[in-house]
Amino acid sequence: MPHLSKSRPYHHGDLRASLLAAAEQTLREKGVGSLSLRELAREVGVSHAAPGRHFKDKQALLNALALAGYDRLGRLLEAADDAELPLEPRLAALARAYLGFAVDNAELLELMYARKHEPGASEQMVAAVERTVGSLARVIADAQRRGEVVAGDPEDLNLVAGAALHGVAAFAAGGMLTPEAALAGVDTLVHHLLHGLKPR
Amino acid sequence: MPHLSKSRPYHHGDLRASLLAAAEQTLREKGVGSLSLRELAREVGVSHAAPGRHFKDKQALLNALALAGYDRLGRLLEAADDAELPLEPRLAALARAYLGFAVDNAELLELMYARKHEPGASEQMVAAVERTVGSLARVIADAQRRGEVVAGDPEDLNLVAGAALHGVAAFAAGGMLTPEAALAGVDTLVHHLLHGLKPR
DNA sequence: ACCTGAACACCGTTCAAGT
DNA sequence: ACCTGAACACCGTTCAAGT
Repeated sequence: MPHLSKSRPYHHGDLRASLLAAAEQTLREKGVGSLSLRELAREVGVSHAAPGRHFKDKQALLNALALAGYDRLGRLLEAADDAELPLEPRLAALARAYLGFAVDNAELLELMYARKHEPGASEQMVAAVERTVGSLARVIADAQRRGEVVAGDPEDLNLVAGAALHGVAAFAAGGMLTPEAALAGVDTLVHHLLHGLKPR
Repeated sequence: MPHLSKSRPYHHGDLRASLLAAAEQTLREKGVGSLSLRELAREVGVSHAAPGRHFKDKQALLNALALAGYDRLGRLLEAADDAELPLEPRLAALARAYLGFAVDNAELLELMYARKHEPGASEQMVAAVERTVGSLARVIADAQRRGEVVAGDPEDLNLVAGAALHGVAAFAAGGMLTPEAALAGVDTLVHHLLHGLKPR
């Protein structure tokens, strides 16, 4: 599918965005392993050296991809959060949103996660991660204020809830859980998380 | 550091094992990204084509690495499990063992996890994963039998506990949690998991 | 049975030169 | 300011040939 029918302009217009879009598609369809800058350049119809103008590195492109992912996930979680809801359904809604993202963007999530906060963690990235984590923290903090959650260091509570959520998302993204099983399990997961595994 | 001082024998002896050992060291020191078959061959002192005799693929080597990882983790968990203990300390011990492994083998764990059960999941791999998961399942099943854990589908309970454990391990391996913070948080994590986030 | 050497088709990255 | 083309130093994989 050559983009060359007429006379493709020398300047692409928005090469950076095109590269990111193509990269995300490849990521989704073929995985990180099959992501090559040269191939991307070919798909977008530019020389193999052109990407270098917009991303100093292959890693830089991956970071940009991860950053965009955190942005989307952050917005998604904020949209899914309804502060009016009681704790249990509120948390379940958040969990469902996160799980949905994990299922729909498994490869991207892996990438986002791998970019942890390595040496190259830009402020932007840190901010995007904070935003994502913030949604959960808000739910817990609100609930704690309302007495719906035990007293104690909020960090500890965030850790338990965050770990459980991240764990299922990872299972779902990794294919150890079918998407259906994951989504079906959300309610009981949240229930057990709130009520504990021990009998009351 | 040439291994060639005298006359290195034409046959290496145990090339497969040497390659795996070198690979694990590189993995630990420089990450998966810097793992190349050719470099491995150089380190071990054989031609770049030699690894091909023992691993049909680079992926095959990675799978072997992951398999060995699951084996070690499985044994580690079994060793850490003490059926005499009451539920809470028993689970905490398991969690500590898993976390320790995650901290000491962060890159390997990522690899193990990425090898999920993709198309190429050998029976060996599946068995190794089952073994790892089995330790947790046993704890939950025992506790349920003793009435220390709520009734209900054991799968659901395993999922919550497994997700929480995997979550912290992933946080620790990914560097979002310092090793100290992770280990320090184990007890309260297990406590919250068992007693629930809601007040009783 | 196990390993080598050469060959092939790819990479990422850099840099002068073009538009 | 943005892109190209050639060049460099790497890859993984294959396959005849050597031991």
